[in-house]
This record gives sequence, structure tokens and C-alpha cells, in this order.
Amino acid sequence: MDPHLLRTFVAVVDQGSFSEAARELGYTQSAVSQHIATLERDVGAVLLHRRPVAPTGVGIRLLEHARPLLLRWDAARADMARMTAAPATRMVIGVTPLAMTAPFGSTLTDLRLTRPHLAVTIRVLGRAALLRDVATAAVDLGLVDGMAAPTDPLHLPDAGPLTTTALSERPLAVALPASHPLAGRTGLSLTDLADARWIDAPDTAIPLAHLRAVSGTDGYRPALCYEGSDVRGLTTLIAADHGLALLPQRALDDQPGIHAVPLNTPRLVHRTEALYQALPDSPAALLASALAADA
Amino acid sequence: MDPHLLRTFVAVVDQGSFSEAARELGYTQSAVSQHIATLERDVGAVLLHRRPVAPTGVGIRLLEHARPLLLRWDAARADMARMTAAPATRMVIGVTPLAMTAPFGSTLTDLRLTRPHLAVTIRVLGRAALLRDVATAAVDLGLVDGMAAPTDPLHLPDAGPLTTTALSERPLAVALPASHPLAGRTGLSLTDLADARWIDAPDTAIPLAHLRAVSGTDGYRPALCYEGSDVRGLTTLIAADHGLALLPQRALDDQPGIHAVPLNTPRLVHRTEALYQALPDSPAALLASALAADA
DNA sequence: ACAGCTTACGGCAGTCGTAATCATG
DNA sequence: CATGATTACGACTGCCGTAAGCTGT
Repeated sequence: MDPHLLRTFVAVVDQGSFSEAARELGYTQSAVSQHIATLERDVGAVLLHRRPVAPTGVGIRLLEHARPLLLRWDAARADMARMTAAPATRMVIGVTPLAMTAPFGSTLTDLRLTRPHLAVTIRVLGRAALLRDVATAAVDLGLVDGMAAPTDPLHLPDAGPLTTTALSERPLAVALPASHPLAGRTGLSLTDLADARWIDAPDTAIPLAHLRAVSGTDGYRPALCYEGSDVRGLTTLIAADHGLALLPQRALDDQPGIHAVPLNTPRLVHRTEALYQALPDSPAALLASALAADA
Repeated sequence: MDPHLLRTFVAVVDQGSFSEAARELGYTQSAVSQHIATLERDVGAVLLHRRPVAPTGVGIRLLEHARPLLLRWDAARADMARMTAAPATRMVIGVTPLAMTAPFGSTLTDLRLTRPHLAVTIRVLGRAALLRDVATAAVDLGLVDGMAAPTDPLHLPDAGPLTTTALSERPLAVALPASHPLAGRTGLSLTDLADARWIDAPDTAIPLAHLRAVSGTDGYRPALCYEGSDVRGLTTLIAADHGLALLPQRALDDQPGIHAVPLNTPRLVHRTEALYQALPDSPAALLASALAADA
């Protein structure tokens, strides 16, 4: 159960091959084989089927432990590295697609005026990747969006001692094609839509898994998955009647062929939060509080 | 940043001494010294002041990473051990003091009738210890209580893939001495009480830290801390006007000298949840679903 | 002066790479 | 038969304990 062994195990599962994992990690094929062997001896069970390489039941369970463990591990290392490093001259801001809103632009302008020598990069990422990158200090400030009950924080997986500040809460709406029978409604209840046809766009709209988690039911099954990060592509699919999606109302304002019907019950809002490693006077902390003040 | 080094580091901080930590871990004093030295070399900063032994700023930050990391670590090991172990013939149920309620008793009776050979132990623990013990499989089923918004889950620190099921939600009340000016009220708002005199009883009542987290303010400062696990001791202190506490209304019903005034705003409930490692057909899983059904 | 942390050093275990071996599609 | 996992083995690193050195109270 050494971290290196777990890292190798995860790599082997992800690559589906011992040799590929060896290449990725800079090891020999033999070393990878030995890692897996000692891990299996340690755990006392077979973790991988060979030919083709795939995790066993116990292996899948171990993965559920190993992935978050390695994330926290990397986060701890990155945090320690930053605490002893020189003050940064460069800032990377990560955003999920729907977290980038108008006030963000102007607040960022203020920051750049006061710190002209700071090189700023904006990077659009999915939620999981953003959390990982903030935790491992690959991005200095993350702006995440998601769904939550009013005033409730977003429910993000725990990746170490990160600071979160609320930035905004705005209404959610169901995006329907203009021709949809429900498009005339002034409000909708989520439970009525459990069996509707949905598009799962986990990086653009609210992931259907979150709807299932909130409702506690098994509905909201995707008819189609959308692996993009722009709203326009998604609304095009919705307009063509491929399914529904849940998005912040504001993002749907000018989308052609779409009717946005506010979500009535349950009371849920689209929330954005700033996420960063607590380090006083860092540009990230300053920008986060400026964003919170402007919100 | 090897787990063994982190474990040693945490032990040294907890014990406040290299030699004591060495004794606890079965190492030599010298080995502990070497562990700390390599850790400090790795991190690139001094982690501990010596004479007296206390963590530095960077050390405190590392502790915030190390403690949850080691918990998850132990949880993963324990889970793997259980997956390969023989089915248990003994069950340990951990409960926080206020989680033990009447229906639990009768449901447990049912289980013991159907499984007469199962040795059952009940262990009362604080919240943090209970979570740790469930994660590390020292207890098979945990019943935790806490405060949450209605239908919201309890916000417990993440300790790996545990299953939680809701058992009950009941009203909360502020426990006041009978002579208190507010004792006649039919309902109270939490915000009005931010500057009241409170008793912090983290293992018996709702911890004041939770009140602060929910309200987002800096109030609810304890005038007195109560480190016990029985309600009677706490209510005695409240009756003697040492301060207030927030508890489930039911627990205050027959307490002498106490007025229990329901909490109106914000809308918060006392919630209990069952917590266990997903292993189908285990006694823990069965009992948890029976408890949920009986609730 | 003494308790307690640090440093020096040697034995031992564990890890990785090379290379030979084995198994499967 | 070829790709790719496993096993054998040797060189090397790193870890822990013993024992001597150092330092603040």
C-alpha cells in the first residue's frame, strides 16, 4: 500500500497495460510487474485480470481509495512546495465554463491594473480537473460553478485544506426546445422531469449525476452525452430536440430555438465559488475577495 | 512525504516529544529524529521547534494535510483487509451520545433475534473518533448525529467511500435555564443568540463550531467547555446558568431546571445517520436498512 | 549535569534494471 | 510466433538500530 505502488496500479488500470504504464511512469515493464505483485501480496487478493488487463472487484474497490488518496497526496506535496517557494509572478486562473461571468471580467481588469507585471492565464476546465489542479497548485485560483440549495456551499470532493468563497447565486432553468409541450410553462418542478429525455453535459450544464443525488431517485438518465464546454453547442442539440438540460437562466438568455423555464421546486440555485489555497496576500486570495465583494 | 514519515511527524506533535513518539511507534529515538530530518529536507523547511517541541507555521500546515491523509490511508488498508477476511461473527456499533434513540433499541432487538450468534458491542464515541473508527473498520456501524438543514446530509469530513443512510430528523431546541429571560419564548432565532453565553459541548450537544459554520459569523464563543458525553451533566450546568447549548428537543424533555425553546430560524434539524462500509449482506448494512425502514 | 535531540556508521532489507522465461491470442 | 507479463538475480539505495556527540535547561 505504498503510494508508489498505488500510483502504478492506477496507471496500469488507466492505460490498460503494464508496458504503457511503465512508459508513463518512467519505469521498466518489470518494475511495474513487481509493483503489482507486491501490492497484490500486501492486499492478499488479485487486483488485476491479465490479458486483457482490467481491475477485479477488489481492484475496483482499491481504486476508489487510491484515486482520492493520490490526489490528496499530490495536493499536500504541491502545497508544501508553494509554502517554501518564492512569491509567484504568474497566475493561472481556472474556470468551469459557466463560472465565467461579466463581473469577473471587470474585477480581473482591476487586478491587472494594480499588478501590471503579473502574467495571467485563464484556463477552462471541467469540475474534476479544476479541483485537481487547484489542489495541486497547477492553477492558483479556481472558479467553479454548480448546483446547490440556496446559501448552501457546493458539494465538492475533499481535496485538502482549500479555501472557498461564495461568488454568486442565480436562478436555474430547464432548457427546452421551443417546440416542446412544456415550453410555455412559467415554472417547472424537477420531479416531473425525472423520466424526460435528458442530455448529460457534465462539463457544461449541471451533471445529471447531481440531479440524481439531489432527488435521491434513479431517474434523469441521459439519452445523449455531450462532452464539450460551450453552451452554444449544447443548446443547438437541445433545439434539435435531442433532450433537456439544466443550466443557469442567464446562460440561456440569447440562445436561439431555446425556451428557458425557471426551476420552481426543489429550491435550487446555480452557484459559483472561488477556490484557492489559503496563502495570505497571494494574488489568488486578493482576487477571490475582490470577486466576492463585487458580487 | 512518505506516509511513515508523516505518521512519525504527527506522533511527535501529539506527544510533544521525539522520545515519546518513538515509544508509541516502536521506533528508536534516533529513527524518529531521522524521520523528521528527512521530512524537513524533503519539504525544504523547518517543521518543528525543538525544546520545547512544537510545530512551526509550515509544520501546522503540513499537519492539516497529514491527519486526513493518514486517516484515509488507514481506512483504505482496513477496507482491503476486510474485503479478504472471513465474514464477521462480531459486530461493534458506535454511537454518538445523542444518536441513541428508542427505535434503535427495538430494531437492534430484531437483529439479535434473527442472528443469535452475533456478538454485539455498543460503543459511545465522539464524532471524530466515530468517523475514524468506521473508516478503519474498528466499528462496523456508526450512528452519528448532527445539525443540518432539512433533508440535507450531515457534513462529515471525507474519509473514503462510506455509505450513509438517513435515519431521522427531529427538531432542535435551545436549552435555557428556567430563570432565563428568554425561557418563556415559543421560538428563538439563532442569530439573536450569537452573543449569548454558550457552553461548548462538542461531544454531547451541537458543537459551537458548527453554529459558526452555519451562520458564517464569528460569534457563539464558549464561556465554558464540557468534555463529557451525557446530557444530564450538561443540563445541570445549563440549569446553573453557566450558558446555553443547542440540542435535539427530545433529549431535553425531562431535564429538570431546563426550558427547551424550539429553534425557529434558520430552519435546522437534528439529524442522525448510519455510516458503514459498503459490503452487501453484512450485518452492518442489514441493520442500517432496518433502522432506516423503522424510522 | 542531565535529559533529550542529533550525527556517525554498519548491517540488512527492499527496489530497480537487465535478461531470461513463460503464456496467450 | 510475437507481444507482453513474469521470474531470477545482481547492484544499489535507503532505513533502522547502536553508540557516540551535542545542547539547552
